Amino acid sequence: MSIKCVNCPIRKSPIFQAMDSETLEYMQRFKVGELVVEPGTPLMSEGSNAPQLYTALSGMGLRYKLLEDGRRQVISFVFPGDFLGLQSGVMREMTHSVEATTNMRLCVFDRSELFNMFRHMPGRGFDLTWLAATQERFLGEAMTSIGQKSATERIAWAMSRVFRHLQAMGEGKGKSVPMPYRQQDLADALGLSLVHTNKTLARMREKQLMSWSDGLLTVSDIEALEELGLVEDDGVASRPLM
Amino acid sequence: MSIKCVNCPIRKSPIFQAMDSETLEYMQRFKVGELVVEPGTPLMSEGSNAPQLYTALSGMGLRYKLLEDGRRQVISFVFPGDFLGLQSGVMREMTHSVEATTNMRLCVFDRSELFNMFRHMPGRGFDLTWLAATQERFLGEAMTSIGQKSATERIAWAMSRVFRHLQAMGEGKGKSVPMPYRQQDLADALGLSLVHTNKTLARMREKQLMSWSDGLLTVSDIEALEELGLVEDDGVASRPLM
DNA sequence: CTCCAGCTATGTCGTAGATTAATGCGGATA
DNA sequence: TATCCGCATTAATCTACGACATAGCTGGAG
Repeated sequence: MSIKCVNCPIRKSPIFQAMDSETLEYMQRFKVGELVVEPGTPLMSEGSNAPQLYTALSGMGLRYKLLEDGRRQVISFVFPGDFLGLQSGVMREMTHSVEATTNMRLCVFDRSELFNMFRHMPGRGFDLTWLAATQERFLGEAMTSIGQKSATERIAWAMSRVFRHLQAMGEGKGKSVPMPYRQQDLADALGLSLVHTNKTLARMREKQLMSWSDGLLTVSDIEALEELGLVEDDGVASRPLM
Repeated sequence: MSIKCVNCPIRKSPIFQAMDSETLEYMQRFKVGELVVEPGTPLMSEGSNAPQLYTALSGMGLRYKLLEDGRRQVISFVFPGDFLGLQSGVMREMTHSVEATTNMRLCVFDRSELFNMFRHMPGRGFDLTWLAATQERFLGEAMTSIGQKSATERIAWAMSRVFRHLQAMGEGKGKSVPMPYRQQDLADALGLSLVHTNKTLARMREKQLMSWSDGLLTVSDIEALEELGLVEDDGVASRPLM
């Protein structure tokens, strides 16, 4: 294995820190290999039941849903330490597609093996529920942003969430974190048009709220940005279970 | 008990039909009583960790999130057969609030007792994950509707989902199902203004696409409505586990 | 019976954001 | 070198939707 499990980025993720650490030990046993993919590679697609599950080791991607006519809703960004394919294990099919947007390295698991373990071991299985509930929590927050907030608020919300997460994951240096997406991706994540996203970004850059170019997101005053984005304080996601 | 568990509406729900039926038997043991509430009664609130969990026996309600300034995002409608409080069992706190909008009768469970069971029994615990994943699936769909669809499409989407679900639950008669909400509730669910929702509803009513008044939703051609709402065919939600 | 509160309904107007289109620019290809 | 391609940028125009205002309906409180 090219990465020692001890250094797996998953261990830095707030999501997994809240899980029983034994679960990670168990998961290791079901690792069947690693996978390296290029930007644009589809990892899973909506409606399919992929036999492989992944954790993201490095690089980034997108989860999204498509409408027949091509409109796209980006559900969330995929960062190192994320778990991919929960739904193809629990439901029969993926409810969204996943695609790499940079070079990615992934840790590969066999779906049925891994889920068999989760299904039959009480303590482990509960961590799966935690994962799903965490996703659910995020989606509710995103839905509220898209449904109720202005363009500026939405962008501030998204940027500060990304910034905080990647900082916590140790991905950034100083006041910058990597954010290797196109403006179109952000637009599709927030339910805005590309042009309007661009203009709003420009305005926010002028006002020194943040800057994002060349895949690098720089935020000087994260708290101001969070306030602008009406970000709720996150008392839950990183806290251990009951 | 005023309702026999055998007749619990939960048994009609597609969500629970996909669960291991043994789980329902187990849940019965943890029922601690029933609760009747009036419209407007808050059942759980965002950030709290309610000690009681519920299943809805009759009546309807709302899940929602509030922004500080009062804007409200309705996350989903609550119908008979729904399970309330999953998050306060899995995460430490509810990530949204729940409120009754009609008279409701609820089946009450003790949170820690019930979750203890789920945590320690492998097969049962997996059904919890199924529940959370189902919610996640729905939220992704809602997010896509709010983020990408027009007002008419959103309303068609919401109405056809409600209609199909309540039909399947046996709540309707003929081409009508109960939908006892205010237009404001629908507006907040879809990220639209009340006024625009009202006008769009009027236009759709004129075009005979559907009618909704006095808490009764009537749809003559559900398939046409679904097509208008770009509803994806639901191959997943009602299917049994692997 | 009136009063009031909550809801639906509709018209007018304003605007945030969508659409279209044109320009520029670095990177790849050859 | 030239050509192409994907993406960011910017400006001009349009429109779906929001904001505001008014009126009508219904049911409950006094």
